[in-house]
Amino acid sequence: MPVNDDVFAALGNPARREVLGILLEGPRAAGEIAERFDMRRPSLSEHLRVLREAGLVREERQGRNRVYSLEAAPLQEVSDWLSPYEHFWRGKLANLRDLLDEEDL
Amino acid sequence: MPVNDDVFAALGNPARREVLGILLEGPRAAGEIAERFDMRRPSLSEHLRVLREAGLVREERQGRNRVYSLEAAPLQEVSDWLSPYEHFWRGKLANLRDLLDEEDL
DNA sequence: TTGACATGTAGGTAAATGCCTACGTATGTT
DNA sequence: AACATACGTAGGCATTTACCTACATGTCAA
Repeated sequence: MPVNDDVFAALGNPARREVLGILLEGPRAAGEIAERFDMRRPSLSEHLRVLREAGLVREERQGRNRVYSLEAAPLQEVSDWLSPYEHFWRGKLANLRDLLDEEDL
Repeated sequence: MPVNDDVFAALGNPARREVLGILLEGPRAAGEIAERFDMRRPSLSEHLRVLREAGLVREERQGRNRVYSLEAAPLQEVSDWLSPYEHFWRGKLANLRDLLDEEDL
């Protein structure tokens, strides 16, 4: 399973994560998204491009608007990548881990 | 709950994700980790610093070695951040790509 | 068709990133 | 003490990032 680097890289930026959060409410035109940011529109446009190339958003042209919508499938990769670590924070495994650590040496 | 930007930023780099994967096997000395990479040791040391500052690894000095171990708790933040998106790739809100993916299974 | 609107692209810049080669600092060994 | 080992830090450098100000392109409206 090659983890898609573009997805993780896209999520590395807080503005881009916020865009995804906005799209959770539903599809939004580029301008509507940009309104919510303290940033010029071309900068937002660039973030949208990164998200698009990571496959995290879809662009649909509607008249002179470009409506973006969430494409959550690549996030499943992130979830999958995360799963082996889940045991490490669930339950009391943090303590158990210390024991395993010593056994390992 | 504010999402910790450092954690997402740390995960944005493939080498750092691989370090976490190595630490899944158990604690490892800095040198042992570095052996697995096609990269000079100081570069790895820098990645370890980023992971440490994100709270994703813990450093313990043992003699002249520095043993790193996984600190998975911050990854729960990532998992929590991910959860609102989960039903987008599982539930009725799934898009066409999701449906195609499920057919593949 | 002319003009306003929505949005991407071009190109510039400062800062961050990721790598490198020295070098410094502990710690262990002889 | 003298040397080797393990590893971080300093500083340099090329590339990428993230922002900006124009500008180009396409669409709707008068």
